[in-house]
Amino acid sequence: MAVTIKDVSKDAKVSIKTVSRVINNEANVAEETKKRVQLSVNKLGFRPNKSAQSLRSKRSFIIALLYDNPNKSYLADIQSGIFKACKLTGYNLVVQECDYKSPDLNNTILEFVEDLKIDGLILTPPLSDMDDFLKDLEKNQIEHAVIAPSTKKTESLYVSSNDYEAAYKLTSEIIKHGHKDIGFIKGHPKHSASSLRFNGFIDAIQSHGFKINDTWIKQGNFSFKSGFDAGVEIFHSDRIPTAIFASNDSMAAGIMKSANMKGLKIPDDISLAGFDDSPIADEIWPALTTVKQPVEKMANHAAKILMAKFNGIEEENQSKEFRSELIVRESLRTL
Amino acid sequence: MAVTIKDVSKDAKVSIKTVSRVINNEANVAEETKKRVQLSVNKLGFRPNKSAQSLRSKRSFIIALLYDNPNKSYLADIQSGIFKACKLTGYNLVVQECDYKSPDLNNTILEFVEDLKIDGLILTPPLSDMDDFLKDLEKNQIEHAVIAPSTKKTESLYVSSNDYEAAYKLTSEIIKHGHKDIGFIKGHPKHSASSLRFNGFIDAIQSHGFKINDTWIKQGNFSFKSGFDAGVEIFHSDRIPTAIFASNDSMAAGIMKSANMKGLKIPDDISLAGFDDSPIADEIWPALTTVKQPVEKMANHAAKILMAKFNGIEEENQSKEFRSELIVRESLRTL
DNA sequence: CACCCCATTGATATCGTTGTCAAAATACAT
DNA sequence: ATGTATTTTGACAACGATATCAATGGGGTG
Repeated sequence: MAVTIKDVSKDAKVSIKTVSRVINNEANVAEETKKRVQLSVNKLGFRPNKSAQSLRSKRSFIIALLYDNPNKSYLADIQSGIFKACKLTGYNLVVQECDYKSPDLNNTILEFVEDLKIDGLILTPPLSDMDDFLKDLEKNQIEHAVIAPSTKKTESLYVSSNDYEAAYKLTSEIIKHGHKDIGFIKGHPKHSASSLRFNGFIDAIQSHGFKINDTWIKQGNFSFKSGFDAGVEIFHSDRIPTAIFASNDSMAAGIMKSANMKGLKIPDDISLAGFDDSPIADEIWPALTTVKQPVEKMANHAAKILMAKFNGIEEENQSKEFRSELIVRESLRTL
Repeated sequence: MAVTIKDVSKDAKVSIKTVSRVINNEANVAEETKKRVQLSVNKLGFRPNKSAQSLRSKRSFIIALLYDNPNKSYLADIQSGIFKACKLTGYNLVVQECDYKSPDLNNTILEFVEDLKIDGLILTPPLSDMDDFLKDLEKNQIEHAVIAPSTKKTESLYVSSNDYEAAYKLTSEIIKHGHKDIGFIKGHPKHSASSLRFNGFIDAIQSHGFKINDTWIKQGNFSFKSGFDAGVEIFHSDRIPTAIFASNDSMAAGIMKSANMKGLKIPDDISLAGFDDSPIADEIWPALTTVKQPVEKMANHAAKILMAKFNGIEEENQSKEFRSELIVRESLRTL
């Protein structure tokens, strides 16, 4: 059978409670005793039984990632960032796909957390913005961190990126390349990033004293097809912009296809920019000018501050806004 | 406090053992008693404490997905398939990123399984082909299912796809379009799918009585860049093929870029095919002819047979080979 | 009617930790 | 030296399930 705390206590000639104190790093254990116990622990290769710990102490050393139908590469990045943080602290990661529209989402998750004694949750958009859900977590004292919420939360830990600022900067970059007639494809209306990106675009245009041409502003939903459709419409009009800024890379790829089919060359006839630096951005030709968010780092940080919090390590400025990086590639040319 | 088995036993006026029998669906409980207990369970909203169950019975109702640095969209599909199977059975899913080159992979995973009392593992490539690791699992009686192993395992549950056959069929399709001069970009040498796809290609070519031109066969590693480099080399030679079959879509995209830069038009000047039907295949222009594997379904099945196995439901033909689907898109033209 | 069998049920031990609380040991103050 | 405060330690209960094994009871058999 596996080594138990009892075996260690016998070997170190102390009570099991003292062993427990040592492995939990509790105060008030004589230095010498501590050493002796640690020696026995190592010698016997003792690893505490998690089920027993969990049963007694009601913590599991497990955190959970909640997500709803995200972009695939986004999910992978998020998950990887969280996992790496878990690895460092010895936590484990369970994943939970959920449906943010489900009426019993709250109950499902509450039961899930209660059943597994989940120590904390990490939420991705659009769950990050479901305020009643967050309130429910708060009420039930479930520790959590949210990734990329649209508004800074005062109650929850969060990490965010500067979508507005990044969109502003990218737009300015396009303008710097000599463009004045710039189209924009909006993202999914329910996704908080959409409006941030749009506002950044608008403000950049206006602060440079240019006018918005509404026929070049199209509503998309982050899908390739919605980008394609928007492109078809735009390229069908009498006058077309010299550049188009799509709220994400998939839609930019859609635009690119519609341009190609119309015989318009990118970037010679029209410049293009996306957002996210998803894998496609660099694998399409010409490669997309875009904005790269440090998604993995953000998730890593979210996991870290979450675990720090319920381990009683309160730091200042835990919640944090990450800076995105402008990536200028071939799809943008100077007029 | 939460409802415990004791509360139920009081309410139903039976012993806790009988309640345990009912919730575990054990035999030899009088029908009437069973009903009474179930009524109480529902009335009180009893959910067994998993930690206690796990401590006593050494099972956790958790399965784990092991992966090492996979393609992002592949991971997302796999995970989704597994998750859906878990949802149905009430199991939970923990994920574990690992390094297949690590010397203490085996120990790390064994401890992980032991600590969390993981009921079963699902392995993705390249872990699916680490035979000593699989043997170790076998030896320690750790239930597991492998996804896409290169050789059928007799010991392990597995699900696979017909990479060889699919490559054969895709190649035949290219030939049917009138191509005789066909290049091929091999995948990562350590990945078992690579050789299967290559063999399918070779055999199809030869069974049609064509010859292999070695200067058109390039070694890649599944990355975009390796495809690009291969394309540059091929297009640099005196005579270029009329079609190229890349072992995955990323490499095909790389080829496409190199073709574009060389002024070669796809599919007018050269036809192109990929493999995997990854998101990019349909978002690039022209869209890629490719092979779609039912990745999510495969993973779903793997999880199902795994859980069936350790729940004592032995079915015939649990392990299964899935059929891939040929997707013909614009990148392939008839000569 | 006595006997045995088998399905059903329950009392209690048990899993391996942490929590409670009091005892023992030590340090400190007078 | 004595009393008091503080640190260190351990005995035992508790967490909430399942496992063991014996008790119970109804039905069938001779």
